[in-house]
Amino acid sequence: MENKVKEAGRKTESGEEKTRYGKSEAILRAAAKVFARSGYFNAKVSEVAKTAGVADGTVYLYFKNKDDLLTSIFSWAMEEFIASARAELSRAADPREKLRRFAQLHFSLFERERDIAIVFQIELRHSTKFMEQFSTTYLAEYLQILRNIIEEGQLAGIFRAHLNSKVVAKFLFGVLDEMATNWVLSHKSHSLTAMVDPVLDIFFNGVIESNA
Amino acid sequence: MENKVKEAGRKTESGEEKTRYGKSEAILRAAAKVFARSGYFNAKVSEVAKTAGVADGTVYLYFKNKDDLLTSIFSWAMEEFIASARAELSRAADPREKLRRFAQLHFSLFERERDIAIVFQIELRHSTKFMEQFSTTYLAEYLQILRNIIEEGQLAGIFRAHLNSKVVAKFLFGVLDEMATNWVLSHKSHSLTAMVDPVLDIFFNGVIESNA
Amino acid sequence: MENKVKEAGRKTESGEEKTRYGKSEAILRAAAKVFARSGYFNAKVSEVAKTAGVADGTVYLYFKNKDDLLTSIFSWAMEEFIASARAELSRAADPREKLRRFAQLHFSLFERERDIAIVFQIELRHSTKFMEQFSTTYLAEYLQILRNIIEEGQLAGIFRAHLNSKVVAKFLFGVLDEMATNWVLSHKSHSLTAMVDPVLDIFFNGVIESNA
Amino acid sequence: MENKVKEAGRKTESGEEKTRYGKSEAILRAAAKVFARSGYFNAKVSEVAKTAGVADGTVYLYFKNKDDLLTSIFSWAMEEFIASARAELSRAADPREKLRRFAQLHFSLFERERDIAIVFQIELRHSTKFMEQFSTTYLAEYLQILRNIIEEGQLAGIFRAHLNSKVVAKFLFGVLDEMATNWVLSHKSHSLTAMVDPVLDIFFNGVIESNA
DNA sequence: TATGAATGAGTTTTCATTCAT
DNA sequence: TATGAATGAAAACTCATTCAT
Repeated sequence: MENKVKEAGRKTESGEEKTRYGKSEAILRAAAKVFARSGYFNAKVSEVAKTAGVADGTVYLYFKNKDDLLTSIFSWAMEEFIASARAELSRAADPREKLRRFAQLHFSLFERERDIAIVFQIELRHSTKFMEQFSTTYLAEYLQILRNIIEEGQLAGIFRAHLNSKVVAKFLFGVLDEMATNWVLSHKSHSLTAMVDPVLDIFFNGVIESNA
Repeated sequence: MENKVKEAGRKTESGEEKTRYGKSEAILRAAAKVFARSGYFNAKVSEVAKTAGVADGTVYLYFKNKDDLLTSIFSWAMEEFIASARAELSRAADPREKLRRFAQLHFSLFERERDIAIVFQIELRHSTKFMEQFSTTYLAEYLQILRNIIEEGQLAGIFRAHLNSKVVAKFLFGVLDEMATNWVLSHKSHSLTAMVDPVLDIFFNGVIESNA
Repeated sequence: MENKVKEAGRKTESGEEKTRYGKSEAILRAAAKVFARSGYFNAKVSEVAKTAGVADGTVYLYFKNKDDLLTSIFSWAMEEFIASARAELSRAADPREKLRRFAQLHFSLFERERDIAIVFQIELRHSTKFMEQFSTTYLAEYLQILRNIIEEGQLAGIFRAHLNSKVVAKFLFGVLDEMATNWVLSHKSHSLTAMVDPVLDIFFNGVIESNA
Repeated sequence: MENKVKEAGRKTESGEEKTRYGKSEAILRAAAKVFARSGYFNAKVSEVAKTAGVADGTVYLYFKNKDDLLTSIFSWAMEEFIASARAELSRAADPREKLRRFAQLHFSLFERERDIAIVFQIELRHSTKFMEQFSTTYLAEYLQILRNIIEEGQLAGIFRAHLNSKVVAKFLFGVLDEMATNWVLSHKSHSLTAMVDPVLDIFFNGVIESNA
């Protein structure tokens, strides 16, 4: 994720970079933490600033407003995720293996960054405004990656050819999303990545007994 | 739906009850409409009151506060849904058919009551508070119904016996939920019920070609 | 001025009227006092509310925002002034006497209501926005009254016929306005109405010695 | 105007002076432009800096604060005006002609420097603080010049001897000021200097028909 | 001199909720 | 029950000014 945040700063000399990028990133991480803890609407910008160790006004030097903080968390994380997903997928050949790695990456990101996970599964769903923005940008890209794998599998004769790949992609996203939400809400915090295999088993083979 | 709303009011004399329930329901429907239109946080109680045709203060005679309006919409609709689901399921014998009817009922309710659908898919997810409340009450009941059908199918040798029924239930909920959210956000508003069969096909049979 | 403010309230029973109208008027008078004391920009709405003896939010039940307070003071006072000017003028026949009464009324209003005078001479001139609004509405009406008197005097052969009545009206307004501003700024607060005769002498007869 | 601005800077070496004065003047002109466009209160110091082509902090090397910018515009222009007025007046003998030239100078300055005119007629009147400062310094000097001419005319038997020269001076200032404000607010922007003769005609001869 | 990133004080306005009628 | 006028707490955001470089 480092590199996304870096882009928010402006480069000068190497010595100063760390500090400057640190400020933008610090604010974004602080926002994720505060939003995760208090919920977006109850979160106070001054609390974000305090957590980031900057003055209130400084937040507004880096982000347009409170909404922009939320939006930035999500584009930051999504861009990061999609980039590493593409890299990861290139390392596998079998479509089934690709889907497994994709789901694994999705879940392990959340396990590593619980604040981000909470913001994604809960806070981002506040309003149709955010939802629609999410649907038409990053979610579309996420689904497209899934579709590509599915169509690849269909061409290879591995996945059932007549299935609508768009529906299949949404289907899988829905399942992963629900597992993620469930994990976020459960306080005992079982392993999320452990769900990958059971879930993909159902997704691949269905629930019906093959000789039924 | 009458009976749920009745409980929200307080009983006095029979003659007035009809009016009271009418008012309580009017307020709840108004709230759903206003929340769906403006989002819960931006919605004003005075707007709900105006839409319901009552004075601002009257809202507080029927509901404790703004939160209670949202909570009441959701318990009202869920209790209604679960009751009709149970009734509907008793009319089918095959577990596959039961799941089909269940999904059909879920989606047709949303198609009939779009405001309710929006509130369920978007507004209810505002905060961990609401999410947790939902998870531990009505969603638990919803999932239990699914589990019962699945376990019934497993005993009958129709569904794969070693699958964890709890995971399977969440899996199916995740898929249906995603389709519903997708439908709510898409402005062209394609048919939601038309998704039941394609989705269940994948759920039942998986995506992998059987001879693959 | 009573009647203007009354119109802001809504009539019910006679007993309550005094109180309700009192609130709107109290807020407006409080605003004039606070604006006169601190200047519009430095004045706090909460100070206005406190001075009026109401809660902060109550100000916004009667006025749209802080700007509206300033605008309302000025329309309230101008409408009042113009109404009494028209009434006063009907009692005089000679155009010279009419002008004298008009100026007298203008100045005596300010002497009676110093807060209003300060708001008019200083606070209203904050911005081209206010100035333009003032110029195109009430000032236009004020000038029209003067023009009518002047043209009446021209027809009667009393005032020089070839003078542009529009210019003459602005000329007189400029003089009266300057005297008013001067009086507002001078702390010793000499009589303003005492200036009517000396000023009109110059206006009527000019500064040049007639046999010069 | 150079010399006024020079005083605002602090002298160092001759080579740099040219640059410095240029910067000081650039900032002042930028301030006049920005204040004229946005109004003093809405104008941002950073906007002034940007318009002047310097960094925000640089403004504070030349001027104490935002108030000082406004004050400096006005003293800069007034000193300039009064100096050229004195020069101009020495070239005329007749008091009537002197007044004509004075008014002409006043108006032509505004026509040449519309931003300055706007600042003078609108922005300077923000607060009693500015008004009082203006009244007791430059306006006093302005009025004194007028008084001197008037008294000179009275001694010469040209102007009516018993008129209070102080009142006459304010009278004339009020008229010229009103014409200037009017011109600033009117968007069609007719000629302001064209008003000199009609206005002085009334001022000299009054409005009353001499044989009336 | 010049920069511009950082500061943080300060205020309008909204709106859920109450309560006298 | 029903009303709706009144309350008042609460927070995002701006921008003049500073100061380390």
